[in-house]
Amino acid sequence: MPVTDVAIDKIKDMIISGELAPGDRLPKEAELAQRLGLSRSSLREAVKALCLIRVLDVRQGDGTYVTSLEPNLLLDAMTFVVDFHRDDTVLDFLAVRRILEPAATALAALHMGDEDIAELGALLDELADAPTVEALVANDLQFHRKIADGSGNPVLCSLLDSLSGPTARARIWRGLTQEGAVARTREQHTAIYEAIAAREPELARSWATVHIAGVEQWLRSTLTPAENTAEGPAEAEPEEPAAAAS
Amino acid sequence: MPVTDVAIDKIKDMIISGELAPGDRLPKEAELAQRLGLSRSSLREAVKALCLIRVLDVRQGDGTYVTSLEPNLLLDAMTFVVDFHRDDTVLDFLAVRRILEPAATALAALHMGDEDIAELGALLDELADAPTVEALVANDLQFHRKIADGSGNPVLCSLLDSLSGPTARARIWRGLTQEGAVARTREQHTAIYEAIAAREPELARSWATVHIAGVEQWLRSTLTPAENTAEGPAEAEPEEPAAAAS
DNA sequence: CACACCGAAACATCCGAGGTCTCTGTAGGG
DNA sequence: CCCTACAGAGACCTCGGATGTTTCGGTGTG
Repeated sequence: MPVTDVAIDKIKDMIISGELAPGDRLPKEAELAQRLGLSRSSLREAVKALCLIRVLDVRQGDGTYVTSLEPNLLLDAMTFVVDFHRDDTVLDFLAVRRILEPAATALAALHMGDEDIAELGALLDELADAPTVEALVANDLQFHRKIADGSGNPVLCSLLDSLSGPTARARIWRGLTQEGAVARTREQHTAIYEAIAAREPELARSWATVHIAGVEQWLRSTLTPAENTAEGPAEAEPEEPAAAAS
Repeated sequence: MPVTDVAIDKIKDMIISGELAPGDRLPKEAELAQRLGLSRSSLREAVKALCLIRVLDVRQGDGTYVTSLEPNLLLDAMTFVVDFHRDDTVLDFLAVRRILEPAATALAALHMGDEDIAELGALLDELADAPTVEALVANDLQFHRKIADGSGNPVLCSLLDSLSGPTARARIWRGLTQEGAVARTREQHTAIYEAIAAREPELARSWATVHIAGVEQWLRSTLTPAENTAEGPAEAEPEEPAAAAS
C-alpha cells in the first residue's frame, strides 16, 4: 500500500482513537511528516484527501485542524459524490428519498418547535405569485430542508440534503412538461405544512409520500420512453423550464 | 481558492461533462498538470483526493483511470466517513437505518429472485450452533446485505451498507454474545427470511422494523445512563454490554 | 505456440527553494 | 487606558527536478 494511504489511515486512527479531538490542531506538516515517516509531499496528499471529505480543515498561514466531525459536515461531503451520478440513476436516488422524506416529515410533525413551524409557514407565503424558476427551486429546497431539520435527526437531515442535489435537476425539468406542477406543488406544500402544524404525523407522512411519488411517477414516465437522449457528452439542458416541483 | 481545489473541480467537470467517461484513462500526470496549469505535486494532491472517494483509480506503472462511478462504489466511500462517528451519534445513524431497512426488506419481498431467496435461507443454516463473534458478524452482515441487494435499488443497498458501519456493528454484536439475544436475533432473521420467501412485503417490513427497533432500544438504554465516560482520549471500551443485535 | 527477458512508460516518493497568508506581539496615537 | 497600525514569525502553498518501483507490451528463443 502506498505510503500516502498509510498516512491517511494513521491520521484517521489518531482521530478515532481520540488522540486528535474535533477542533484540535495537527502538528505542522514537517513535524507530522517525520513522525509518520514520509515526506511532506506525500503527507500533503493525505491531508488533501481528508480535507475533501471534511475531516480536516487547513487554513493557510495558521494550521491544519480536525473539523467538528458533526454528521452534517461529513455527510455533506456526500453531496460531492452524488454530483457524479448521471440521470440514469436519479430514479434510484429519488426512490430512497421517497422512503426517507415521509419518515422525516412525520418526525417533524412530532418534534418541530412552534417557532420553526411558523417559519415554515412563512416560507410558503414568501413565494411570489409568479416566481422565477430559481426562486421556486430555492424555496422548495428550503422548505424540505427545514422539515428535515425539524425531524431532530442531523443524520437524516444531511442525508436528505445530499439526496436533494441530483433530484433538483429533475425537479426543474418537471416544470417544462407539466403545466399545473407549480400549483400542485404549492398545494401539497401547504397540506404538508398544515399537517405538521396540526401535529398530525401520519397525515404529514401521507402528504409527503404523495408529494414525492408525484415527482417519481412523472420522472419515470418521462425517462422510460425517452431512452434516446441518454448519451451525448457535455449536453446541457437544451431549453429553460417554466416551473419546478418536488 | 488553492490551485489544487481548482484542479479537483476541473477534473470533476471533465467527468460530469462527459469528456472523461467511466473507465477512461486520464492523460499522464505531467501532461494533465500542464494542461490544468499547475505542478505535478499539486495535481497529485487533487488526484489523491478524488481517489479516496473512489472517483479515480490510480495504478502504478499503468495510468490513472476513471472508475465505473457506480452508486455502490461512490457511496462506498461513505463508509469511510461513517467510521469517524463516535457512539453519541450512532443512535442517529441507527434511526435512519430503522427507516430504510424495513423499506428495503419490503422491496426485497417483492423483487428478490428465487435463487437469491434460497441463498438467503442458506445463510441462516450456515451459522453454527455456537458461532464465534466473527462468524456472527460476518453472517449478519451478509444477511442484511443480501436483503438490501434484493431491493433492486443499488443506491439503497449501498446506503444501508454504509450505515451499518462495521465498527459500530462489531461493538454491538460483541455485547449480544453475553446474553441469550443471539437466539432472538436468529429467530427474527428467520422470520424475515420466511416473510420474504412467502412474498409478504408488509410482514417482512414489520419484522425488519421489530428487528432494528430492538437494537435501537437496547442501544438507547445502554448509552443513556452511561454518560459518565464521555471523555478521556484513546480510551477503549472498558466493558461490554449485553443485549440485542441486528 | 508458449515462455522468459527487456526496455519504455507511468506512477511513487523524496528533497529543497521560494511565495503567500494569518496570527500575534509591539509600538504609537488618541 | 484603549484602539489602531505595523512588523515579525509561523504555517501552509506551489513549484521543479531527481530517483525508485511497478506494469505493460514487444521480442526472441525453445
